[in-house]
Amino acid sequence: MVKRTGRVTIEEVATACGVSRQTVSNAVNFPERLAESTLAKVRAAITGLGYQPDRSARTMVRGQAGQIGFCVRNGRSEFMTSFLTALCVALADRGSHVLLFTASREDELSVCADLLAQRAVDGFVLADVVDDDERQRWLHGRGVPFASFGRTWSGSAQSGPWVDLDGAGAIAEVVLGLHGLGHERIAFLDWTGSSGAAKDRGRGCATACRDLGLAPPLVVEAAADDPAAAEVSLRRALVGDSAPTAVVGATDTLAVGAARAASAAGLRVGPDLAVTGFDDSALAAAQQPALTSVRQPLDAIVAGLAERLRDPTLDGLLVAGEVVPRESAPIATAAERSRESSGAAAGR
Amino acid sequence: MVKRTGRVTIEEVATACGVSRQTVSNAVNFPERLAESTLAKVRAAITGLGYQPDRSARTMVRGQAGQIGFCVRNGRSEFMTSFLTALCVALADRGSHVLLFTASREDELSVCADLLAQRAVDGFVLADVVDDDERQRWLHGRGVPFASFGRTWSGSAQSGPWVDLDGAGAIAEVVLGLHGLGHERIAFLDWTGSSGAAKDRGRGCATACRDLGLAPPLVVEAAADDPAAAEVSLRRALVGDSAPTAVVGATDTLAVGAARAASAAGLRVGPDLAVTGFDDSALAAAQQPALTSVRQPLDAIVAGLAERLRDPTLDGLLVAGEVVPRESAPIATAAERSRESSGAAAGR
DNA sequence: CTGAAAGCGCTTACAG
DNA sequence: CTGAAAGCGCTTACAG
Repeated sequence: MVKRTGRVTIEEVATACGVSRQTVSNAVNFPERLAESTLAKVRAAITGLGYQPDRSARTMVRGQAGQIGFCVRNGRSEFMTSFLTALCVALADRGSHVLLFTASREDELSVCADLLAQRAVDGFVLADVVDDDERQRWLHGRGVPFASFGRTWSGSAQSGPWVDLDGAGAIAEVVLGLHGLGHERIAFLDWTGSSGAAKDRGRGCATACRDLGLAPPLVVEAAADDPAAAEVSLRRALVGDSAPTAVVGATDTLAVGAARAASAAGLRVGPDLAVTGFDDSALAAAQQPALTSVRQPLDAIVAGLAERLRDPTLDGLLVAGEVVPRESAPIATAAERSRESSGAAAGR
Repeated sequence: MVKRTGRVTIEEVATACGVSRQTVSNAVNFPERLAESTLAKVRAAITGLGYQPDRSARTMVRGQAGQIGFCVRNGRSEFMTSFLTALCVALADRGSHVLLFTASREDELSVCADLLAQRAVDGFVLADVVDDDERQRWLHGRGVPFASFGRTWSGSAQSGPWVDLDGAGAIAEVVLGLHGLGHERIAFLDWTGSSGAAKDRGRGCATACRDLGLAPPLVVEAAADDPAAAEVSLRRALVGDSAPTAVVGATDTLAVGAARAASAAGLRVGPDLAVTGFDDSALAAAQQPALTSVRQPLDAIVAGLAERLRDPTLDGLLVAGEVVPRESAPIATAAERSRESSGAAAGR
């Protein structure tokens, strides 16, 4: 006769406060349907017993798992932890949780299909989007809710809603800041085989230089996204009268290499050669001098993703990056510049 | 009359191959109960229709969610991504998934309780264990399955099963390696307010020095776990005839500071002053010269956690760290040492 | 070895 | 505003 489990069911709540289970259900899901006195009575019983609806029972009848799948993959991205944390928060607002799974790039889609077949998730957040992404096509074709973090490049059409950082825009901000510091000869440091996102940053650099009336950036390409490779490639570019005075790295890793090349050439990073990176990694912050970088505004990104999971008809969202000025290039942020210019205007 | 959803139910499979739903259920859960011919027939229908049991329906009737909760929290630990990936793999073996959630340290327990009340998870993997951890006590008291990654220190009793890295053992390995390189004056670099885990590493250093007949390590304490703080504190320790020739850092961050102090003192990191860190972070690898560090063997850790989730009576598990030798202290690994000594034995 | 019955805990129409 | 009925998809005893 003793209950085997400590779980409190809707039935028990109903008995406890002398109403039917349906009324308890209404108290939870449609409180406005109940008379105030009834509602108060039921709610007292609910909190008193610590009742919470069983998720699986709800899922069964509603056909919604209240869970969004996300695939993690090895790799030392410190960014991912913060991203996942932010994603949990953004989804919690709509009562959803993150179901984590892992799979190789090739197997990911079939794991997604399994999760869907088992009704373990309602949809997915996709990261590491590639050109002509088969996950996007597959999910889109079946009407499965999903939102991608990242764009596809090279003109291939993108299925479904997406959110991405405006890399070009952020780098344009950086270049603007460098120009404000007096820099006129700017190099963009990329690497062979870099992603579409890195190329986008390069375009932002070129555009900004043009808009500011500067010469086009000197594009230096390292053999790999690696400090050593970047150092080697940049060293050659640092000699001569027309050598750049500022190096915009496509990644923090490349920027570290740039800083080393500067030191090797007897240049002080910051005063003699400005260096900036991208991603605001711990690496950038721990460098000496610390590297100016660009941070992804996670909250805006995950909020956009959560929104698009709800409404797949929403357009792609480009989120502005946050420039984080440090000693390697103490540029003024957009906020500081506008403050100064308004101050100047007030002084007139 | 058209089905609203693409889901395939057990009923449809049963109809398709002319058996009852119970037989299909048996084919999935107790194949040995079926005649071979029946089994083959049902299986063909299952794969043909792409049937997979609905997880929520299973959860309802079995009372098991097949999900383990894990709380992520902001912080730039690059380690976490790999840990989560490995955890997914380890739990997948027993058909479980990782349900991710986030909460502040104070709220975490109440979120755990909610998840349990909703039967969204069967148990938890706990990280960031603190002394006298209330999560452990609470879960243990209710008989909820959980496994902790990390030990409690300062003598407070630990509830439930745990897995942890043997930090003392790993540092002892490091010291042994340094001794093999000829180092006799060793410093241990810690920081004020460091965790029990860091102190454990310090104990490992002291023990190893004693066992090798060396003088006790010089313990240097930085004001924070920060390269700048470490550099300041160590700089003073680097002067004089009896200055250490090797610095064992309690963390990679501290080791970075040690390397800077060495450079500032005109010492070459590696040849003049050996430096080692802990965690094998990207920071350590990207340093120049690259820093010797200790890696946590994730697969062994998560396997131990998964095992303990199943069987809470298992003892705590101490996992050996993996020493990763790099230029900052090119020590021999345990494997290399045993190879050499056996080679020497063979040559006798 | 196979099948009809009961029930897991909830919600969604539908009567009163 | 409230309650009795049906059903979500599955599995677990229990007969045949």
